[in-house]
Amino acid sequence: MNLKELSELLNLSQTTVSRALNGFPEVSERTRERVQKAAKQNNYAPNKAARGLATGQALSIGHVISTTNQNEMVNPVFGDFVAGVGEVYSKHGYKMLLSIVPPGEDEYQVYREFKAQSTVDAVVVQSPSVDDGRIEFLNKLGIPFIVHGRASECKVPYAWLDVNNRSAFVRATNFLHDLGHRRIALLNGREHMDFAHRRQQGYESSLQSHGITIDPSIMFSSDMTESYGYQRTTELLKSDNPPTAILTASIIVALGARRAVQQAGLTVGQDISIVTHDDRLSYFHNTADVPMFTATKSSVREAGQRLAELLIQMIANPNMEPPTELLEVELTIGKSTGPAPTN
Amino acid sequence: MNLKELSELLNLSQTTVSRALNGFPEVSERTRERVQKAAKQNNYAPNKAARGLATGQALSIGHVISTTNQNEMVNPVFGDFVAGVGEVYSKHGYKMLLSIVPPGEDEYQVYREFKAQSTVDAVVVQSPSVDDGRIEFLNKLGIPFIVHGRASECKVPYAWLDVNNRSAFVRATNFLHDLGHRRIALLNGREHMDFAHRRQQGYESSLQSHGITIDPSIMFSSDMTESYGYQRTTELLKSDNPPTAILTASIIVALGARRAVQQAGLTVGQDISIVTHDDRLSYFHNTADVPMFTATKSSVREAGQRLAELLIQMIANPNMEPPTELLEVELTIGKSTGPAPTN
DNA sequence: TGAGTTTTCCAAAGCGCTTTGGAAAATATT
DNA sequence: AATATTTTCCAAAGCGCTTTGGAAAACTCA
Repeated sequence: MNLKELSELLNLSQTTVSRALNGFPEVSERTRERVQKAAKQNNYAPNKAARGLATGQALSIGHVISTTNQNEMVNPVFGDFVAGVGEVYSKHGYKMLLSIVPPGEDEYQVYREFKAQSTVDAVVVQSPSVDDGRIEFLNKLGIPFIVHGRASECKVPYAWLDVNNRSAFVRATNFLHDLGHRRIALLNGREHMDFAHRRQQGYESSLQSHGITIDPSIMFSSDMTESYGYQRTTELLKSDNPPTAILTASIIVALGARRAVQQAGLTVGQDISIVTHDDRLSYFHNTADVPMFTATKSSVREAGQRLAELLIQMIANPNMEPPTELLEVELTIGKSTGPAPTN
Repeated sequence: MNLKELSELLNLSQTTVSRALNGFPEVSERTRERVQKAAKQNNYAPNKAARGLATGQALSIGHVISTTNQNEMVNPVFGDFVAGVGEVYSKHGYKMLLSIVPPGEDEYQVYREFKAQSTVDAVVVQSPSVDDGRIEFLNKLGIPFIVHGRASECKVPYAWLDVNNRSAFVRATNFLHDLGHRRIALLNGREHMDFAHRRQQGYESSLQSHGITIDPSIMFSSDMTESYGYQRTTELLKSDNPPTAILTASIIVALGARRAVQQAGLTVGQDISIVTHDDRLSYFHNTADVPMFTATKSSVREAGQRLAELLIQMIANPNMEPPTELLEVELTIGKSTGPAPTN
């Protein structure tokens, strides 16, 4: 069923039917209802390509995921983020267009194609690095975009939504300091990732404000896997001057750290405290009455929802200033922390 | 830059330019090269909506994710599966269209819209349940589709690609039996999920063939979270007749089980053996020289690649029989299993 | 050289929608 | 009752591409 057929069925012109369905005021309520009813009955919806061609809109938003680094791209946060974003898209009639860039191929070429083909109305930039080149590139290319996170070294204005990673790790480190911990290890994400960079800043700034010397030998950065948490923690525990607390960048790393602690015959929350950042992934609950881990919490899913709303505003209003939004985390006390052991 | 402008630039008709770019034989090599070069230089690519309208193809493939059950939908496997699928799509010029269905909304309505709007050329059905209604629905609707997994109770032919979950769990259970284990617990996924159903069949069939009575009190099914693994295992260990081995449906559950074992002061691979299914998620390596877990392995990413190739064949060849493909798993021995304790 | 064949190219229609500019019908105003 | 205004509707153009049906140009063969 297409517009022509529907309008013939109703004995109306295509114009009137189109206007009735798109909410134009020039059509009477009576005919509008008649048209809407018929459209529903016949399962009519305007052909997406035709409508896009006529309006110049793609009604799609692009997400480009580069798989060059096998671990970072398919990160565990991805699913929840996408779920949040996608919910909002669908409420506004947008489709999400996911483009996976196979290893060895050029991510920028995908954006160029988006532009040339008008495949998307806007783009979401995920997992920015400290000096992410995509921001400048997209600005030049002229595709509206919003960044999930920020790029510290990028000085031009651009739209972003980020968690306050710095203050999160300041608070986490302060919290451990208040419990008497003076030797606190950091298991961070990859250091060129902007979020990891800011978390490290927060960690260092807290230590410095308490007069504690920063010790690079207990600071690590890597892909956030379980075995990373396990191995680094095992090494730390065996070292001459082991930490009394560990700060990790994700629940998955924290699980590995906890395993190492337990395997060493120590108790988490007593011998060793662990604080982690928690993205509230749907398959890693950390929400018992007293949660498993003390954590800086921030729902990546809600971040996705909010980000999508900002982006849709940007599309509707192309001349607005690039919006920015900084989400604060919640520090929740769980079972994984306690006073520093005195010995 | 559009086709008209490009053709004027080249002093050719739009037809010739279009044909040159689309590889038609009626155009000389010399003009073809000239056209291709100019297209590249001017970053020309055919407008997606216009091309779609003219050809009747959407050049997109739909993935519909319902978030009604918060945990299942955003499952940890999703990211890797999508990465595999997406790599292949992009090689063939297809885009992946992801539609998230918010809680409370109707997944079928999304498919109806896909059909009415011609948004996609085909659809991928993920996480089928035992009696999944989407298969019949899509068949009636007339959208080409392929299922990742199967629906045991569905008797009509349809295209699918699945892991041999049954034989995987037969082999895993046999393996434990060979090690002397007679009391083997099962921590399965949700039972209405087809993969869980088949795994349970495999588990039961192996036990029966060895004359072991099936004991429902040590068989569980749930969303595959870490805390599920932890809690059920803790309960099992405290019970009157604890198992000597545990079979889990995912690495994440296995991590929880291991935590419970360790917390009970027992050693995995000695006091308690664990075998898990391993989807080879990119952020959960289980691939040391001697892997952490004994596991039935099957890369969900490769499954995605293969599935995408089958689907693209189906689109190119609408009258072909629905292809089906069953992938066998690899059983790799890790550190988490050993002979049943004798006491 | 002239007819037949192949190569190379083009004008124009059509995909299904939105939207402009304007006409006809209904209602309001004098 | 005659005119002005609003409401309701429509014909047709245009979005950028593919593709049909054919024409012109170049080449082959007798």
